[in-house]
Amino acid sequence: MEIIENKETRPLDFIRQIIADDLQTGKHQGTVTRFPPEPNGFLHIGHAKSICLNFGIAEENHGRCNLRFDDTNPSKEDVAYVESIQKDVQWLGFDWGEKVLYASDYFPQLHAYAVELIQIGKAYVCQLLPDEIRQYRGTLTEPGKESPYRNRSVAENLQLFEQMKNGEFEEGTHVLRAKIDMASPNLNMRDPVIYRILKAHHHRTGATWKIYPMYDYTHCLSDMLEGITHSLCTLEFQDHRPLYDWVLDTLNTPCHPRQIEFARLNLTYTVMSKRKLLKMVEGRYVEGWDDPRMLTISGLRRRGYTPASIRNFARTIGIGKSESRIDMGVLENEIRNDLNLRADRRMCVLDPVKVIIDNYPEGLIEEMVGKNHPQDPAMGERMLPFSKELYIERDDFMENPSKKYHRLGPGREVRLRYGYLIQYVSHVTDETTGKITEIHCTYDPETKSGSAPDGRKVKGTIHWVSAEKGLPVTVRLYDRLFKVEDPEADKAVDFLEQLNPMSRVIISGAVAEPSLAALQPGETVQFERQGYFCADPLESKIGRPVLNRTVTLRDSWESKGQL
RNA sequence: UGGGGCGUCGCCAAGCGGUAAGGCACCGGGUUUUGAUCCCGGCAUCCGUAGGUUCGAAUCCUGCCGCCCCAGCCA
Repeated sequence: MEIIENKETRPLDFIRQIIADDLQTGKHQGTVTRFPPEPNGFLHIGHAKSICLNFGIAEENHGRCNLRFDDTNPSKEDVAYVESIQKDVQWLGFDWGEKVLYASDYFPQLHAYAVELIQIGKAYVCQLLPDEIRQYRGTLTEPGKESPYRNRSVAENLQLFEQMKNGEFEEGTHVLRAKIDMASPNLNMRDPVIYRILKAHHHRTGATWKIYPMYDYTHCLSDMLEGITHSLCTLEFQDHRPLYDWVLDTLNTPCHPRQIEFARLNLTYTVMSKRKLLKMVEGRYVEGWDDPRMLTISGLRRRGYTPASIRNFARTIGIGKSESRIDMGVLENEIRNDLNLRADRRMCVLDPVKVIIDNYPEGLIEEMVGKNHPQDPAMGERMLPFSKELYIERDDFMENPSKKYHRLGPGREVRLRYGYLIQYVSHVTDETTGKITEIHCTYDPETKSGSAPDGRKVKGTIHWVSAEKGLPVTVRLYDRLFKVEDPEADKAVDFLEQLNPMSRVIISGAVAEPSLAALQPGETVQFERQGYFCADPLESKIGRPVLNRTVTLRDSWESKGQL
């Protein structure tokens, strides 16, 4: 039986709409898109949006999406980045086919096209200094002035360009410019530089080239050479589209991809620019590009986000042209949805306080059975050792609880999850610190595994760990990196001053149920009543887990201010 | 005050001349040995604003207002 693809009935975004139209009218037989990162930094959640768009379109139309490194500026780029980028795209679950592509693969062709531009009188070598070029460009409201080098002969331009290529000139002394219109209201069209001299070592072509093509010139031609049908980029390139089109039209190329722009992703409680992320890394405000608080793909991976959650997130937020700032809660919601289905349940006490069950036999250890998932029996069960001395969460006991609080307190009875019902007897407080050191209870032997034969109702169920059999674990509670929704809103305040000092709280006294000893690095579990925690892929070891909190559980008690 | 864009519920986002989808958030209620999950219900007489065209407009036209982007030999 043929499996019919479950096409969602949700409306197409404006880009997919354009593509559907192009396919329908026969303008294109299929789609070819591309994801073109510059290898000068790590990919972040904003890139993931673009990746999901471009590769998603390829999947939906049985088309192709190229991974192409836009490596035209050797002074900023590095192989380390090309490796991390490939890993991240792959991890997200996308496939770029045969091989990775590089703009630098096209340097010879790009050069030949530049020569052609010179030959048809559409490009010239300019010897204005960088500063002079800026002055000649004019301003937003005044037209620019033509360069004195603008009307050199074709022969002279060819000669000079060849000399640039041969490394005969110093950086900054000569550039190749497109001859368009110095009076254009679009500054990008005022004879843009298309080649500059750069004597840096290129990560792939080494010292072969002394001149490198600029983005605007490179991108459209690379798209064309790959037969890209739809070239998707962010809004700030809208003003560059006329230049994209000019190059392809002027060179009369065999195909002409359509550039379409969409709004980049912004999220609340974080910053997205590579520059700012780099500043946090270099200033040691975070541990590195893959710090679990970073919204980089590698940071999210370490935090415990799954590829599915990120792809669902991209689908949920959609594609549009209006600048937006998505609520971080939307991302968090996606990872909860995903992990809720697949994470095993476990118990871990983060801030332990000792409970002594006075009437429980000394030395007895009982094995209780816990479900790995409350709704999915197929996920199995595990054993939980129960003993006279236990730890419970300090939060789960109150000396003077309100009526709405249904955990442990004087006179209260609560259920220990998968354990017994226990009844409060007394508690001991340290005189000097004022902290509660132990709570005495009695248990009802008739209530093993948590239900009372007499049918009496117990409102609260709390988690616990055997004091004797518990496993000490290191837990890091991660929270949003910034304390304000938009760290960049106030121009007078440096975004670094808005960092959330509580974005990482390291807990060393936590105790988990013994099954946590088997946790594999990278594996994620739910600590019941608390949240999802991922064994750090780098620092966690079998038997000695280090857990990163991915996200808390939704909590309608805390969030309602515990009325 | 040059050019290019954008303005639909708190946050996203459908809508493409026929009388406001969906998600998140929020608010009720139910189930529940996670105050989780799940389930049910509520949530824009109104689409930046003022006019105009039309039997009829968020959708077409005009003016106005607000916000974003552009003066790298960065991408």
